[in-house]
Amino acid sequence: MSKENTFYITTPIYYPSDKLHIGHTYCTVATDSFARYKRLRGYDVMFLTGTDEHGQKIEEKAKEAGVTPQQFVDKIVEGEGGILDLWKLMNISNDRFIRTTDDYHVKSIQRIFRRMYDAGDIYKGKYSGMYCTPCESFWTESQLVDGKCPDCGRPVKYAEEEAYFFKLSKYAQPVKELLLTGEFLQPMSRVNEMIKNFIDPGLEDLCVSRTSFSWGIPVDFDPGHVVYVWVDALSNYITALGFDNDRYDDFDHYWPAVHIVGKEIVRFHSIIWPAMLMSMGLPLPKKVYGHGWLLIDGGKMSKSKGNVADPYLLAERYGVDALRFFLMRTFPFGSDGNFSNELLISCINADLANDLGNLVSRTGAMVKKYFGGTLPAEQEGDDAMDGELIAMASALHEKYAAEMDAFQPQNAIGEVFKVLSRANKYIDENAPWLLIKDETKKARLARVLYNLVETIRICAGLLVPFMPETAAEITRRMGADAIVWDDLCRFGVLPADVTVAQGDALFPRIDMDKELAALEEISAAQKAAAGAVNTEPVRPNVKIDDFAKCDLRVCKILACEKVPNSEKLLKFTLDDGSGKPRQILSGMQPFYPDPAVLVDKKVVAILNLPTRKMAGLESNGMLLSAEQGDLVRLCLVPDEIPAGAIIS
RNA sequence: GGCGGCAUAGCUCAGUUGGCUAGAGCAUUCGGUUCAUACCCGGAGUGUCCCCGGUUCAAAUCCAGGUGCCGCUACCA
Repeated sequence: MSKENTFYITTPIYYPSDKLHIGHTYCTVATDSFARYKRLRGYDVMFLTGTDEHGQKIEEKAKEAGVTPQQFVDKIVEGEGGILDLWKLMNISNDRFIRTTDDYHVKSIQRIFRRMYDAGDIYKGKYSGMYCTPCESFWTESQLVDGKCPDCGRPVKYAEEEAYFFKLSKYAQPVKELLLTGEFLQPMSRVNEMIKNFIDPGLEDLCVSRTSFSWGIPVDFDPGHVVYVWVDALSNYITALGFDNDRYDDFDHYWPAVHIVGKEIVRFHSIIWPAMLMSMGLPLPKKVYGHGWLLIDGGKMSKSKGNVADPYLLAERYGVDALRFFLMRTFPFGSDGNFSNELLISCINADLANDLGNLVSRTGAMVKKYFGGTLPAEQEGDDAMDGELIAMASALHEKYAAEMDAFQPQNAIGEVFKVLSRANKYIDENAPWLLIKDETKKARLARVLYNLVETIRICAGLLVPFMPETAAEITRRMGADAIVWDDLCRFGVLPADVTVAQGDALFPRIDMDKELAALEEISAAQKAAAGAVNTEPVRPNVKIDDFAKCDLRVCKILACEKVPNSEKLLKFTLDDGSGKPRQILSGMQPFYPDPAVLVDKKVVAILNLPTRKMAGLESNGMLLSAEQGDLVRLCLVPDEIPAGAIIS
């Protein structure tokens, strides 16, 4: 097949540190829909998704769980209810699935790293930053204030730490030009964001190795250094095609790709990734599309809010196709959208049950009732009555394709529903229930029904990228045997004496109030269960001596106020029993909007931690708090215990 | 705090390069219909286009300032 006819599309590779939520599902379903659309158009499609399994966070999580990092990610990726299961459930049609722990990927990364090294774009250097010892922080020249630490204002000194760097700065100009083409990164609003935020302030060379943890791909010529996770992760898009490895061999065939990514990682895909490719002398991606997020209650998704936004639950309750359709129909692809149960149910009822499902149902019922299921071949057209419907159905594929090619699935679906809506109106205009009463109008009635069947066939076929199963079922009921693009471009493909099948309601109507109440109940039950059962396994034993090293004491809060210029920190002035006030900073601001209520309360603090600078202020210790999801509270001590009491 | 994005009907959102009385769907309400999943069709209503200035014959749209929300980022040991 010729290169012009290939289409390579990717999702991000997901980070398996937690279960995936509806947001990940959204991205993958969208990519799947584009892949299915391109296949429908006859393209030779390669659709890749996968998992990004290295990094410090996973190393830590695995340690907490008392398993190896590999065991930890294996469970989340391949285990029951894991990522592979989710994509299977959601009917995702990916051609490949890459895991960055796959052997071939690991080897490729080492070669890729060496390539850039050999090209002179990766060099061994040092964190040649200015170091503030009390703050334990490196600062760049531009971050310094009057040559001093921007945090504490104290002098900094030159310090260094060995690391590998990628010459990102070298590619600042070409990357900027790439962004300014307007084609590479979409939607356009992201372009300005990237340039203003990252390129114009000056791109600095990127530190691409780490020595502080080991769960990653070692730099083969310098063990001890681990390849920066983003170099590792971004490269998946080419290693999965066999670049620098023997596992696959279709890099030349499929590359370059269209990358569908969330807006939070646009920066990596539109700046760092092109620069890496430039360094390797490889063609750049065709496009990076940064989609928006699904928000809940106007805010970012989080575990405590998101129980009911669990894709497993929603797919099971409403059906995979309904959920897929809802995601693609409701939210404008480039910007954020507000997810809610109400919106989901309303979409299923209005679009799927009332408009589409009911249209299929009433059409099938009429063909059955009036003609026993098979239309007679003698039919009578009526240009005045039929013209508009036929014109709309015939032209639909063009409008639809334009929207899909512009990555606007919600508009493509909108076009389909305009036609479905027109079909419902068409029934009303022609009133088949009146035609049947007149023997001389049988041929006319047959044509009316035929026009409906044809319209439904076309609409259903165009919905196949979003609802693969349902679209196929409707197509079957309408007497067509396959969904073929060319047939979707033409009205009148089916034989006049088509046989139409009936079936169960495709999308039963949902009682909104009852359903919302039911979801509420499930949500409450899940929260209760989550509260009762902590799923985190108990960590490996420590010695009693280890615990005894911690100096924990009761402290009375003398004063508590917000730290200026900080979104999270509260400054606590404490009586630790010593007679001298102790200052501790803690990120409690989001959980205690009114710090005054904490005054006079008694809390637990660990005192023998090294002094740490935060937001320019000293913090001498740490306050103990309990957290469950988004709920965080300080550990309070009964009032009769005096300040200074030892916790043991 | 730094940078960026967003703000339009009760809800979810369209509004291209500034240009007719600002739109769609849902929800609400009135009417019609009976083939159909209490469905479908038609009509109706609602807006300080976040606030305040400015540019212009003309601003939802452009500019300055403000407010609110969101994200990235810097400190939640």
